[in-house]
Amino acid sequence: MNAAVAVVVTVGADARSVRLQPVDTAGEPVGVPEQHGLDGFADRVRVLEAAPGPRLRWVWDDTAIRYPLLLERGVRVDRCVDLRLSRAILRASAITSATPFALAPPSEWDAPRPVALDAATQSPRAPQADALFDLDFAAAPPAAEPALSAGPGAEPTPDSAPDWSQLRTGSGVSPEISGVIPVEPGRPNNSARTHLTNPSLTNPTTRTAERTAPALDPLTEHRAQLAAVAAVAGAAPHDAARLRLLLAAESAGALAAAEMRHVGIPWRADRHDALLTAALGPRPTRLGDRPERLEELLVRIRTALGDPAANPDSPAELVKSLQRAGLRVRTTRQWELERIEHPVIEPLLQYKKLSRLMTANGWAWLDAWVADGRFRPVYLPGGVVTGRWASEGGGALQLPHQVRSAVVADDGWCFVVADASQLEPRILAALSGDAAMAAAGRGRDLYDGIVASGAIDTRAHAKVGMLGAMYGATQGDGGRMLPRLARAFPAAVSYVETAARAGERGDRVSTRLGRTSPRPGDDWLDLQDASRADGAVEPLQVRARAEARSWGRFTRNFVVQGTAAEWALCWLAELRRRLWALPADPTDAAAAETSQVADPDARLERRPHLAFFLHDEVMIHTPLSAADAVAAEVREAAAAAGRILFPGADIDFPVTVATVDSYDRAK
DNA sequence: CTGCTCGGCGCG
DNA sequence: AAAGCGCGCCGAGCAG
Repeated sequence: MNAAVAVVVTVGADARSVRLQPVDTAGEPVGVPEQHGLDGFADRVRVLEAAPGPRLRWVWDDTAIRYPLLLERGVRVDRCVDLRLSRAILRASAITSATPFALAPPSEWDAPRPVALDAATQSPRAPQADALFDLDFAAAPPAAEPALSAGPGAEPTPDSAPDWSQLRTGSGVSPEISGVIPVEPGRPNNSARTHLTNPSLTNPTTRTAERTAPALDPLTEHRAQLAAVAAVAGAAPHDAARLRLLLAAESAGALAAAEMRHVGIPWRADRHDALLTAALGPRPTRLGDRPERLEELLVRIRTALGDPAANPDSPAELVKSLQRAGLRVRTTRQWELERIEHPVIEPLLQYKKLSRLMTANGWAWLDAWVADGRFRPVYLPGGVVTGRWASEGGGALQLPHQVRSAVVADDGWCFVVADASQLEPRILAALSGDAAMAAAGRGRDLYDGIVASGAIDTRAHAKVGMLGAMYGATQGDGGRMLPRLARAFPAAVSYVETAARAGERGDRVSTRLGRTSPRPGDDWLDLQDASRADGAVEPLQVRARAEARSWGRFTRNFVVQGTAAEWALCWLAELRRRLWALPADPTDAAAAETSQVADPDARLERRPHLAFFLHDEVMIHTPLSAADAVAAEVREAAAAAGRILFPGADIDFPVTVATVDSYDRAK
């Protein structure tokens, strides 16, 4: 019998009982299942995570729902399989598209994810002691093809595997547990927000299909997912390996997301309030009143327009007011207004700026989202089709620079903030194997390198040219640079051009690790068909052509943005593992040597931890004493991410690192 | 009143 | 300088 490498977690319908079933590399049960209550579950996970030998992988339906149960109890896990996220990838990927798993009709597993658990129940508990973790995410040295120790296929040595014969069997608990995963009590789902999940899950082809009866058994689902990857491993071992890496990285990201929500972003409400007051005036006491500064600006706007009813809060009304005053504007967009000479422009732009600050990140935001000195947004791993994260609530991924001075590290702590320099063009260089572009970026700013190559005259032109190539710009400076870039970097440019043409045909494209773009919608397909039919009128053909190009720009960008997201996930997963391996107190050499089981500071929030992640940027909240070590790990994790994703490709992925006490001081 | 789209703008 | 990707959120305004 194979050894247990993972444990499938099934939560009962009452959300209080948990069944743990050890499984082997094929997902087949080995050993006796256990029954636990939630506290017993957490205790058991703590013990098993601290055991010597390879870490187990916890297999559950949804990290965002299950992991908070552990974090609230002071338990961190090293690795998991997030079945919902993995399923979305496997069902959509071109690599597994011919498997029964991908061809089966949608099930309840494909339903929109329930809203994440409310964190209000998170309460500080006594520090728990005994955890020793060693995430072996992609720990193997790079090989000719992706190093893939991360997948569930990794074989532990039999003698190091956990001895499940020692496990207690659940006594006094019904052995029969419903396979139905309850929808957790979250906020009522009555918001205008309609897609909480990757749109590829809810695209027309699956949305309209009939759903089979619910069968939410994690054990069955896990086995099916492993089988889907195994089915392609024979004919396409490298593709299967990449997919395994993607699943491991996606799941590791889900762990990081839950942990970041758990610990929160340190937020000084007093500083935030002070900056709001400085910009807007004191907080109005009556709801709906404008603050002083906005009121003053409103008077100036109305005076300048000679229109006592002018309303800058309504774009439609404002355009009419401006036109009545003789200004030739079609919209009220900032860049259009900036070009006009008129006394109203200055106060109007200022009004819009301050109004934006107040409505998006003003006092109401502070009341709603900051509690106990922390901002805890909901991160949605895989929330963007390309694989980027989305967020829900508080606009976590759009924090304006204006308010970042309120993000202040705790006393005796600091932030290590790092971002990957020119990530997307470097990703494109690696994806396409463009040696000239790789050379341009080696050991220096990539855009400077492009200028040095003689292809483009200035750094600014190099930047908009590269962005234009990756976004599909046809006009302006971005579009004008394209021929020169194509001459100097033919492999890179033809790579994105090929992706664009695929999209224009309605074909799908894939990232490095196998995340595949959604099919175009039925409307798009119908339009293309109609434009090709006999007697199609020209306006229809023009529209179809425009839509085709638009979808081509999406697929063009998908391969780059999506692969960049994969790099970032690998960076994050590596970093998460490395941070946990740091000694709690780096000045204590003895502690570094001895096991963390005895570490009294085993809680995540008492050690250097990830606090924020933004596409190509991470923020770590760390004790001052560990800041240098953290900065080193950030750089090494970035280098490791490059090796994992592009083994043997000599591409630099430099990161800029800043150690600061508040977020506004980074960059 | 709710539910929805849109314009505008914040982030990468 | 202002078109070229991916998001979330806000208020206004409209339909029901």
